[in-house]
Amino acid sequence: MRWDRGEGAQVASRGGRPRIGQVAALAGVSATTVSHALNGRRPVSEATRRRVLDAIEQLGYRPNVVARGLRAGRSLTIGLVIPDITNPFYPVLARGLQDVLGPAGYDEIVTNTNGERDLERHALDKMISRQVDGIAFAVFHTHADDLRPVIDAGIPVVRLGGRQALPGVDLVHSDDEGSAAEAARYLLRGGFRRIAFVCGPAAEGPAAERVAGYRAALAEAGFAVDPELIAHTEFSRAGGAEGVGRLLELPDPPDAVMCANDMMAIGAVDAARERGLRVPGDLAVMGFDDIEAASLVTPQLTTMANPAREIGRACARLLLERISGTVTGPSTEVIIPARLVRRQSA
Amino acid sequence: MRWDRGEGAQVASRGGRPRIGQVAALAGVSATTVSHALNGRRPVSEATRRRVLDAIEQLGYRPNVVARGLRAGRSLTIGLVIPDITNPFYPVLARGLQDVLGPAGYDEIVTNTNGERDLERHALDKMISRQVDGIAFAVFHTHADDLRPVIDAGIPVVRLGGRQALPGVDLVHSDDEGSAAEAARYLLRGGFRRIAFVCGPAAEGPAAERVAGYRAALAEAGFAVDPELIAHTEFSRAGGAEGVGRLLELPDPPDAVMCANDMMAIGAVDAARERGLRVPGDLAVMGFDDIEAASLVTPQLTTMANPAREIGRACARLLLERISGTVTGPSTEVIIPARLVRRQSA
DNA sequence: ATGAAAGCGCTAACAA
DNA sequence: TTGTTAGCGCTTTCAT
Repeated sequence: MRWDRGEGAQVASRGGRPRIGQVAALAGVSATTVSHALNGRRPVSEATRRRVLDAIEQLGYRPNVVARGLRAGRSLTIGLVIPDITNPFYPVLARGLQDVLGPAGYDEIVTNTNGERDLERHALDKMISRQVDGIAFAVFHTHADDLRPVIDAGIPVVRLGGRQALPGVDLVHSDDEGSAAEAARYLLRGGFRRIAFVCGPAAEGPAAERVAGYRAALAEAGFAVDPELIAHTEFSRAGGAEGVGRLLELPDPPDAVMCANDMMAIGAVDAARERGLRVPGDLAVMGFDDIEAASLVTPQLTTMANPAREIGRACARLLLERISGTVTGPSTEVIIPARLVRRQSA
Repeated sequence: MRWDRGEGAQVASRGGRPRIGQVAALAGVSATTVSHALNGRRPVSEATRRRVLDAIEQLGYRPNVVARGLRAGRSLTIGLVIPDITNPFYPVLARGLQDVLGPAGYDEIVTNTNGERDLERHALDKMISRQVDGIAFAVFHTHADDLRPVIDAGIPVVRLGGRQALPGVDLVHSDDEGSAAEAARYLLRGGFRRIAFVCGPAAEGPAAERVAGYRAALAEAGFAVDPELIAHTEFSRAGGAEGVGRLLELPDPPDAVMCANDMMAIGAVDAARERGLRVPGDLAVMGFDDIEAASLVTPQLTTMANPAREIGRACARLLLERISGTVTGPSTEVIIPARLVRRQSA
């Protein structure tokens, strides 16, 4: 052995970063005391604390969170597994998570899966390897099996979006049904009576919930739902235009139309104007999600804002509770209401 | 000591996660051999390797990256410090980083600073504490001092955006001057002769570069730059409208206008149409950045796409080179060209 | 081709 | 109030 180090091995570590031992040496105390002065798990005399803090300051010491994590069995890290951070919904979600996680001392590591199952599984494995303390998992097409390893590893998981509850996995999602109902009621209050709905190719997933809310609101107001007024089309601007085009051909066309998302609503406006209709005078249009463009097109879109940030926050809160053991019961489901953003199109 | 564990302490760790010792025991080899079978740093007989792999499979073993990192002195993590992931530029940047970092085995941890200096410093401290192997740092108002601790810690840093080179810090940014010149040349080729520029309140930062490129292109084509054709205004839709409004009042108004960003360009279109001008027939409009809305407004914006993803990739490459020591010289500057996105407005 | 043992930097018993 | 010692899970000399 090479004892060319000080007594007790208090020497600069890799990258010249000081370690706790150096601080201890400089302050004339043990590493333990430095540790406790830092995380206050045991009383330290005021005089000592000051000397320790001085030494820390002087050396520019920053505790090694990796070592701490290894020892403590927690990494103060949570994993965020999403399809693609480039999809505008997810950055807001990520920010919501950080709103809550940051102050609690947690950081998040983000992985994109492109919605591919292999990559999802791989991402989950990676999160286990990285000893994350919790996982926020935003995926729709996932088999419960894929989450097995994570659950077995005892890592709390919160699923974002989707509907079916997975055993042992909490769920946070927006209130699609309620929001659609609110949107429909809003149109009803505005005096519109033939309200159509332009939804996706198949009535499944969130879109189905939205249709359900629409039906519920009409029924509740005593209106029958004319099946002709539900148009299936693609989830795109062109799809929206096409769907609304068909609705406007009807013998008794709608005076308002709700779209499953904002892109479709933008297409709906295209179609209406193409036919010389004024929006919302001749045809009111409502979107869903409140994407950035919703306020930029003309007329600006009235829409239900997807509460991404709130979802992120709720997810983070849940995660922290699971991690701390505050909550231990069976899977929870948290439903976040969307917000009506009133603009010129309805 | 409690030797209520197997011989040599091969017992399930926290959360029931198997550790290397368990794999070793099951495969009938030492932990050392498992380690080598896994990262191939030394030959392992085919038979042994198979047994190890089987054991790993059977136990669902996943190496603890935290422990590995502590031992190896590298965390396989890079830190991304940005103002706000909610700003659409950054998610794309983050994705670009991951494009390169992911395959190299790195993950990224993201922090938002809201552009506040205190939070920036705090974020950097955190990154040191977390032992990241590199940092991508996207901030404009930063003193070189703030990066001192990181540099002292021997952590490679790449700055994103900004212009002035900081000692010891590589820089990656878009070619604002070149892009603006390209945009101007494009308009020139289109036959436009009185090309105006709507820029921000003060001519500094990227906006200044863009003005410079605009001037250069005009000069190169043998046109004088009429100072009247440079309008200073706010970086917003309203600002763009206002600036173009002023330009159109001129005795000899422009036939084309370049805007410092897309929001301003959208405002420019507003102003033109308000005055009954056709775009691009009577007034061609160019934007900058290619935000999502650029393709959604009518007419769609011709614009220079901010090469965020490419910037992210270049940054990641640089970081990996610095980490591996492939590159050791002085600070590098990488300039990424923007891409002309031709649409209906010019 | 394989093992034993030391140690990355820290915290938590256990002692004093 | 403080220190000593062991060990988190892994990789890496050094030895065989």
